[in-house]
Amino acid sequence: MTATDAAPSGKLPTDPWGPLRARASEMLRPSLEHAGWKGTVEELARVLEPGPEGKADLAVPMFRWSKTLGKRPDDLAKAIASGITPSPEFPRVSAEGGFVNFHMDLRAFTSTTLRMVLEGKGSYGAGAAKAGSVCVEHTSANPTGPLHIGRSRNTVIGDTLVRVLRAAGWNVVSQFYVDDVGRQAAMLVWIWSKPLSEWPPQIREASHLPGDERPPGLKADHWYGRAYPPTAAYIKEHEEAARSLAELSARMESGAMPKEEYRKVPKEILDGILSSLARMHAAFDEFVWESDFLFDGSVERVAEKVRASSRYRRTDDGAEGVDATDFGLPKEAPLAYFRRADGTYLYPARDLAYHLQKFARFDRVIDVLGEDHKLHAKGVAALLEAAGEKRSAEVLTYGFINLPEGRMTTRGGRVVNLDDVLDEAHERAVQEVRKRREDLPSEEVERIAESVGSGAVRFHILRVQPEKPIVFRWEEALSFEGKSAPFVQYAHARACSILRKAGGSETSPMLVVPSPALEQIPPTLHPKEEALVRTLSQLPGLIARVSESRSVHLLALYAHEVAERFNEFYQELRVLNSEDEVRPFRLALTCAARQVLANTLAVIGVDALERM
RNA sequence: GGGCGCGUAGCAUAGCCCGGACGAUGCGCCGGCCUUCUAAGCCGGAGAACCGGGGUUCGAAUCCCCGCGCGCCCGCCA
Repeated sequence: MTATDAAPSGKLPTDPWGPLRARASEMLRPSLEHAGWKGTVEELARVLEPGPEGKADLAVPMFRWSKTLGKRPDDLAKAIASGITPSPEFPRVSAEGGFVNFHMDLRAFTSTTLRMVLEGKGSYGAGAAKAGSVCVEHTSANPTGPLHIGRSRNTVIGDTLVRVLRAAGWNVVSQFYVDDVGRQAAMLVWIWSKPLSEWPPQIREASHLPGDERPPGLKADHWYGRAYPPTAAYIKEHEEAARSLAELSARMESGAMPKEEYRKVPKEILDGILSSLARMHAAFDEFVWESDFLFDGSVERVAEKVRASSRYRRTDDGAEGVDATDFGLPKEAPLAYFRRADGTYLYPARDLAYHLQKFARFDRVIDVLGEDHKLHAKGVAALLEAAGEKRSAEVLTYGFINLPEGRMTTRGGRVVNLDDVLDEAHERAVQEVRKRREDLPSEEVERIAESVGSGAVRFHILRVQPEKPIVFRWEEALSFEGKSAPFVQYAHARACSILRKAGGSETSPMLVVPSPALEQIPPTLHPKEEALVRTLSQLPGLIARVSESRSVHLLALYAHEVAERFNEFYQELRVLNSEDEVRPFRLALTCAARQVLANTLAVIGVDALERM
């Protein structure tokens, strides 16, 4: 993003389609009422749909009213259409095949759209500020080792959601919930609190640690993470080790151990993970440590609230839970437990305390979770209700990323680490850039390659609807052509190139183009120009829709579509050496396309490059 | 066995929530375009009656039912 992308203050965000939809409803209503229809403006607004290309800009099917109004759909459409007085926005209203078709003034629409984009700049597409606040929790990986590509899907979906909600006008806080209690955390303390020389040889050997000191180039998550699977395996096989781990775990949960001590390794691993995520342009506003809920008494407090609920159940031996069958738990196992018979609290108890804290601060709570956590989420929902919280968390789940050989397993060693993917993507991108740009200094090559590589990875994961599983294949993940981030970035770079030559400087593109007045718009638009304008006009509606439906994958597909429309436009039509009558318009269109590409890329967390 | 999700050209995906006017896109395949704004691109072509079967409807990829296939889950783990 460049400095000029900042929005001028005081300008209200806008959607070119807003006024048009409103106008069409107003025009339609009297004519429909004349035919005997009774209904609301809201109903009309819902029925208005974009028509097929060339046939209508907004269309209204008459089939649904045909019976009640006692006319054949096509006759009804004709009657309605002829009863509508054309307006400046819609100079023509026609009927065909049972649809009433509104035809807008394309030149005026083009002018409006370009002005909104060019004046809105970085805020084109953004929605008006919302009153409420939203907390988005995502990633929340256990800090036991490096992040694998599967978990990074959580980050991509979550971080994009954060971005799109912000664009839509919400006040958003992103949170990473860090697990620093329980068995997994204890295991790290157990092994790393002794010097390597005192480790069981089995673990030492299987960990493949090069020496006693962490090599300077090796990230903490990889260094500490190497010992984790062997340690877990060892503890499974050795009873005395399991016993000492249990003791350690109990000591940690009792509060006897200072948190600096048990958080030391997780913290370092977390930092390693975060530096990987930073390469993907994902960052967090807040970190919430699970152990805090244990020691500040909040788990006890929320447990008391739950006990007062009619859902509360206690088993014969003293374990505690709530009945959650109406939240989707199976009848055979209806209880969502929060405390063991031995009196220690379970993970859901801390998660409940965490969620209550979220609801105390935020109006909306969104959790991004792997599909393996669906049932757990239902249990927490039941606990929340039992604790007296009326609202419920919006849970967004996603399918796993599998390998062609099957599911990823850390213990089986069948994993693909995010860092390895990013490194490989970077490497390949360097080669690609070198191949076509011998003139660039090497540090710029590196910079471009990093943006291209991480963008490609992020886009590849984002473009698939979250519910669908993904099979990770290197060749597909690292493709730089077609439906990919580099394709979009390339279109942006080409736009910048044109704008540099058009009158910007050698180094920066000409981003300020006078807002196109109506008289600058050609009397008839070329189909490629029209298609591009129409696509550019869709961003505000899309951001509003995605922020509601949370279907973030649509943003990636839209980015591709804008790039495609722009590519088709500039390959078919000259911009710089075009005739004087169309040149200002085409420049403005190029400028607007660049802006929309930049804004869309920003929402999906991919760098908009000025050259590549 | 039960619950939730998914099933669209050789492969990978969008469209399904809110049924509508010709099923879209990418990879791959075939054929073109670098002496004019970077070929990570563009243009043209072949390729699917949308898992199967019923139903609702003027109209179904989209809604309902029954199958089949795949994924995830069904712990006093997290």
